Amino acid sequence: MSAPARSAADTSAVSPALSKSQLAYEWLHERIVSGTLAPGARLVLAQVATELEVSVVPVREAVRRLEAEGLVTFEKNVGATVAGIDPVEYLYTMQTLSLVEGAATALSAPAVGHQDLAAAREVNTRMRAMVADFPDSFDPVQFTQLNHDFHSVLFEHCPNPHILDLVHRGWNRLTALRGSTFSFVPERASESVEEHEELLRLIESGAPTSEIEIAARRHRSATLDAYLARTDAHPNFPNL
Amino acid sequence: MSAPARSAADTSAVSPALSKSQLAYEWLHERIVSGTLAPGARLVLAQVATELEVSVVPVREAVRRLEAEGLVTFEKNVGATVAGIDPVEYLYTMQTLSLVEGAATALSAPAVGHQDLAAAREVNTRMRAMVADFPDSFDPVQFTQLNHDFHSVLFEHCPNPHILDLVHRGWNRLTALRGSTFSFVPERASESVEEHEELLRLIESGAPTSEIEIAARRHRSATLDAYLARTDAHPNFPNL
DNA sequence: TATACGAAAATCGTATACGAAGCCGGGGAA
DNA sequence: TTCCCCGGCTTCGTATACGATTTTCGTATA
Repeated sequence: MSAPARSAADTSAVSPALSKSQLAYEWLHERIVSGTLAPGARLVLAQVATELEVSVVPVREAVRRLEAEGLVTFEKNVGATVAGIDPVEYLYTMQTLSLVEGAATALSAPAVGHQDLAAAREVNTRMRAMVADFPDSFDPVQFTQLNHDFHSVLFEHCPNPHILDLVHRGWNRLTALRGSTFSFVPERASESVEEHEELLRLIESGAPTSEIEIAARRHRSATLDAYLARTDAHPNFPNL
Repeated sequence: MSAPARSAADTSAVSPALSKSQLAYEWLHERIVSGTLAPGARLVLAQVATELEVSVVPVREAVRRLEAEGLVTFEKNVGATVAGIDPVEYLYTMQTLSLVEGAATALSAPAVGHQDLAAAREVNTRMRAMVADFPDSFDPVQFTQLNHDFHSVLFEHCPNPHILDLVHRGWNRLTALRGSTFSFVPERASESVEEHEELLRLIESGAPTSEIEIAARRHRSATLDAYLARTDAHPNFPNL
């Protein structure tokens, strides 16, 4: 348990702490979520292994982890590909996120302080500015990024790590298939900004947990509904 | 996709369909959930590999999957052990399950038919019988099993596979650390049976989704609260 | 007796190697 | 021309091997 002072410049002492499989996981994860690896891109184990200068075994392990998170699909004897945009999958993911994010936001609320609220307001102001000159300089990807920043502040204090992890997974999944909702339904952006204000008011005023949960859930459900209304892909999908 | 009639005794034709890693996963999963491998039991990769007559690589992969589900813990350069009963973990798991099971039950409700309800009632009757001669022939493990059967009927029709999967994981986790709640708080059993009746009434009468969700969630939350009240481990854990 | 040290054993992490299963393209027959 | 079959190529799945790390246990010393 001793903590021998690790010299600050000693990078070679840091890397062995990370297993190669972990390295491969983070490398791939970052590239998928950031969009460097587009949905549908083929992941050849040997290829990735060569690029990372490791063997295929750790890569394989990393890919399986990503598969468990829904970021890649892995078919036996065929190979792995970055998970694509399946409308039904999108729908399931949004609904699940609506559920867990609502809960995380509610559980997080008591721990959200003034600084957090201020930070969130600041972000929302930027979002409002983007909406203002819609559709000229409206960039769905950047808007989605801000949206993520905003909600992060509100759910990150969730004391239940399981729920928080589920929220992260949901966001990752949506971010990976970017051009998520605000690409499909840009009109939703302006409504979203207003609902953010409402959400902030609720949290600031110390509203009951249940109310915050409902508001946060509705906020996301509404986005999903807007998507469903536009695509009319699954007109009567049961929602919460 | 053709389904050539596989002769019942031809085991050699079945195994090639299952990858060894899948085999190892199922083997371990079954043993953990069924309690054959008790919490805290050490899982030595080479040992398991020998027993299953495969190499360590597939076993390793299986163990990592189980780790992702929370059924085993896997420490770098140390090894894997069957996940044990950490009170805090129990608490997190119960809360998460309360959330996802509530949603799954609500989403499932419209698809629950007369036969399902009858089956659930039958199970609950057996549970009531066990409670009747409490504490004489009351077996927490068996009661938990019936409890699982009961709820299965009510959430298995959930149309969202993500949520359903989360429910399964939660149950597996609780089942693995058996002697779950009803061992700690056996008094809760009788209340539970009554709440089951209430839940059945709601579903049968076609109550709104939101009501069913709240009822199902409360049902589990109440169990958690009873546990917390008895153990006073975390008196003011924020709950939903 | 208790503690500190060190070597041996156990176990993991990864590399390499090879067999197996799917995909692709050429050649022959209808 | 079109279809089908077969051979080679690609990629995965698993076995085996070996270095790295941790744990354990015996031994010496205060």
